[in-house]
Amino acid sequence: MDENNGIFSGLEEKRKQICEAAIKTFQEKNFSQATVSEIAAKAKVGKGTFYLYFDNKLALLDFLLEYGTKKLIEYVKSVVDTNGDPKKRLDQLIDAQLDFFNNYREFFSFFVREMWVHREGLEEQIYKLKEEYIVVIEDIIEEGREKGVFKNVDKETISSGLFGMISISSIHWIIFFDEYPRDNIKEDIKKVFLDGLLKK
Amino acid sequence: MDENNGIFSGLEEKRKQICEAAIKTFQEKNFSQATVSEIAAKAKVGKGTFYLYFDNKLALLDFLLEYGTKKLIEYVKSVVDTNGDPKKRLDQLIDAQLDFFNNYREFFSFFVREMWVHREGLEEQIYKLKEEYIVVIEDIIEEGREKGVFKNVDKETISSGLFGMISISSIHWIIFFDEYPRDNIKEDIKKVFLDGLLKK
Amino acid sequence: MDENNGIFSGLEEKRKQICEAAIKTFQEKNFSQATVSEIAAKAKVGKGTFYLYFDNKLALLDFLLEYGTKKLIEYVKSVVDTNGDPKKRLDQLIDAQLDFFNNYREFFSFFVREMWVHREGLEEQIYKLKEEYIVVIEDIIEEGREKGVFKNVDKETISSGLFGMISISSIHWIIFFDEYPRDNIKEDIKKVFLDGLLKK
Amino acid sequence: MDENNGIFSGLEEKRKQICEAAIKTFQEKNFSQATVSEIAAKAKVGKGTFYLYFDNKLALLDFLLEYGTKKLIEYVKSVVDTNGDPKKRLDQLIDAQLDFFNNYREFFSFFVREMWVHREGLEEQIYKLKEEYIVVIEDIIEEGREKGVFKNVDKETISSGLFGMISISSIHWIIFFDEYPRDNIKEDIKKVFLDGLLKK
DNA sequence: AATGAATGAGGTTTCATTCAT
DNA sequence: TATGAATGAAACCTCATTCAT
Repeated sequence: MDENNGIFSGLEEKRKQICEAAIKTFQEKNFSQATVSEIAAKAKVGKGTFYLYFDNKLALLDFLLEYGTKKLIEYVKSVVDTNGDPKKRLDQLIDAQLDFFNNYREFFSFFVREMWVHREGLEEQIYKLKEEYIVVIEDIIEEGREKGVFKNVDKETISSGLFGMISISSIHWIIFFDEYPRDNIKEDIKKVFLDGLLKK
Repeated sequence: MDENNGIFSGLEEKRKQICEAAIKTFQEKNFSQATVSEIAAKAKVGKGTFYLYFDNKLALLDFLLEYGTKKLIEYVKSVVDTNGDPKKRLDQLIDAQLDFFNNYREFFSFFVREMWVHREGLEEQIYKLKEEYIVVIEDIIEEGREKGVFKNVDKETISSGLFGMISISSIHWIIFFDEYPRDNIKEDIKKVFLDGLLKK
Repeated sequence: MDENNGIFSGLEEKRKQICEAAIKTFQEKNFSQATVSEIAAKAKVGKGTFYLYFDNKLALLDFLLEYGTKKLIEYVKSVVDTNGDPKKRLDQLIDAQLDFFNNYREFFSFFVREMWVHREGLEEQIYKLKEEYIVVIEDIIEEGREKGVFKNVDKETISSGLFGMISISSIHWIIFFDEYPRDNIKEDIKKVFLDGLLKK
Repeated sequence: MDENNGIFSGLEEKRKQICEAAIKTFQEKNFSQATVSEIAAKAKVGKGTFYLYFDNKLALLDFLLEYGTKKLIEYVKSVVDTNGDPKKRLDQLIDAQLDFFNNYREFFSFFVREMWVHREGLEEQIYKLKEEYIVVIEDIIEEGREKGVFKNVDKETISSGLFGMISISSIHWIIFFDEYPRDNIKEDIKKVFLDGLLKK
């Protein structure tokens, strides 16, 4: 995983600057409290330039959430061994999600915080996350269950539960300790979740 | 648990109306998008009355989040058998949290969604949740670990992880299926989390 | 005709202030160049108050043009003797329109100037003027023609032509001479138009 | 009169494109609502090119109104027989103005609509129309009066009145019927106005 | 105690204009 | 000569908050 360049490195220069400035701004304020002026100033572009790259403020949020989902999925899929057995694949997925969060900590912090917030005219992001990412987890759970490796649990509950477990404990560390002991988190989550999921 | 009356039933009449109207409004809009006018109208009180009960709009949010944390703790503490062994207590806590969410679904949906959002001048709620509720989980985890019943895991990671697991899977059901199979969720979470946490 | 009170005297106090301030502003700038801030300031009300009384800036224009049309028609109808012969009625109508313009010179100046301007999302005013006022002229012309008093001319051409003749010559005097010799204008227009229209 | 080529055919290619695009744009929006971007796009030139040909947006309007006035005068003067008697000359002038309007209907529609609109820093066009065109009418009226052919009417009132009569009835036909029965309009206006102006 | 008309600070957004290419 | 990406001033409009009733 490319740890040195930001998550936005593939974008056009100005769009990248705006996205990075946005994430930086969202470190201190939430989306609603952040102003376009502030983001533009932090990005060192004119306010008008913001509107060349995004239709409006909400479109920025839409883009960021969709972009984050896409990047997360891309990364997780690139790491998870499609031929592996379910247990191994889930193990890899947990690693991948935690690594992703670790590499783009600021982005991810914004991502988890704003992902769940109700928003008129922007219902889509959370559906995308589910349809595109959580479904990846669901498929592994399902397969493991069918193969008799995993316990007989509901895939909806357990997949979203795993996502919540990883996300909230990660954000917990970042908020309360301003540090992120990724390897320890990995180990603990696997010890509890993965072990608990396996049929004995 | 009092399932028939709303979570705000202990409050003065007008304050209760305002809080209920607020939660109803937050069903469709997030906190920032909801206006004081709309909340007051839904509560069938004048806009001025709103300001008799709350210093300002942010104070309403502060109150709601703090109130929710307090109620959750109250309820969980009332249910969890202080003399029970850690496994039984954690079992009861999971039940309690899911029951609480079930009884005040609309409130809780708002609670989890807005809990994590960064807010200038209102940094406190998430700390309160941690200091007052997550610490309850941590204490049980810690005790179980010390007694050799639970695996040797970090209490920060696993407590916040459990909170995340319960919250996000609950919200997942509400968002995607508009239903809430509490008993199934309970069972699955215990099957995986509780079982996984136990030392074999 | 009530010459002492403004054309807006029937309206609620604040709405009246805003309309009067608007017309005053339109003395110097056209509608597009005038700002809501300026109008509100001139009306000695807050900018927000403007939006309590009008949905938006365009709604003010809509209201003013419709209001002007309504008042003009009201006045003209109150003056024109419904039982009179066509010649007398047209004579009275010319008087009435010129008197109306004289009494509300500032308003009318705005009215004629902005009436014809193309405007996205506000196609209606000119249609209203035609359907409600010009039709009054058309009816008189038609009747006179049928009775053999007036020449055989197209009512569309001649009615709108009379409206244009009165309006543009009135505006001409106001713009170029800053005075308004109503009685002379009356006399000349009747000498030419009314006399020309009569069958010899 | 050159009916096949547009009114702007004498201009440099790009300036012509811009002017034609502007008039086309003014078919749907007024001057203030039309944007330089839109005009440039319709003219198939870059926005920068617009500013090579016009100092700014207002200069375009200034140019168009002045150009229109000039063309109208040129045409009318070329048609009106300088040696003719006042009645014949006025007859020819009415023909000429209506022909001009007919040939450049889109342009003229814009011209009449925007001519009267108040504009900060652009008071001039209407003065030019008066000084250069309406004065032509005034001179004929004056001469006819002196020669005892026309009634004794004020030239200001009657000249601007004729201009208004022709313009507003023309625009009336275009707006309400989307057609333009020039010859009928001619006949009717002469029947009423010209006949009414003649001393009996 | 209760109200809602009034306010204006401050946000989003537009668009005429510039300038490096 | 021609362009259009970039700009930021300035406009419209919202909404939390006040205060006279």
